Amino acid sequence: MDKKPSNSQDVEVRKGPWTMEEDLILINYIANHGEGVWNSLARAAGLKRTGKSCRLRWLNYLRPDVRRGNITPDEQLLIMELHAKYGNRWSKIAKHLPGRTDNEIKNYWRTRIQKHIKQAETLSGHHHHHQSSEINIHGQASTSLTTSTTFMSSDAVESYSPPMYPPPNLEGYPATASPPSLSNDNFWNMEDLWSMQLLNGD
DNA sequence: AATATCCCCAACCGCACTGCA
DNA sequence: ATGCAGTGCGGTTGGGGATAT
Repeated sequence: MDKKPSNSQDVEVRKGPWTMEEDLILINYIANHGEGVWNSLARAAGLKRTGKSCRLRWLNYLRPDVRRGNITPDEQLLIMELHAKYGNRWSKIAKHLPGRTDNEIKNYWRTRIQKHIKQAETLSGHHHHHQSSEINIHGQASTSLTTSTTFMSSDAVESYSPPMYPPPNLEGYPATASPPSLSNDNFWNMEDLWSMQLLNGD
């Protein structure tokens, strides 16, 4: 059925979660060479990843000025206001929130805000005309989100944990960095990775 | 205690756009 | 002019932890 490509140039592109080692390789390469031209960068760095994957990983996670975790109430309010104005223009919204990425804002909106909006709708408005969270994505979104704004700013900041900014951007690895056969013990430890980063001058 | 369900979010996909040869 | 490679964006998903039964 599947003729295996038997291509001498096997590309074997990796997918799925990034490992610590891959992260360090990418960080180190960009530290030495800068970003850009992601496809060739991926090749030059020796990563079995697509350029897109490298770019995404860098922009959303590894970049030094990226902020992750606990959205502050101010940020939440800003997100709601901007979303009311722009709709699902996540990257546009993200430009107003330093350190936040479009992906994180998008996730935040869908998991925390949209859920509450829908919930509130069904609770109060069994027959409401469904303005819902669907914004008309044409230009200004008129007045669709006023209800949600007032709704949220009151007390819906339910389980808000105080902001904990991780000083370095190296943390939060999934612990099992997803080798298919999970052999936790023969994986890299931090010291190996740090020395590896330092050794890799170029 | 075991299992089903929910929920989150990192990373994927397809498509649109841009610039270049 | 047109095809192509690179990039950016938004929607979507799947794996796994958290929570419920």
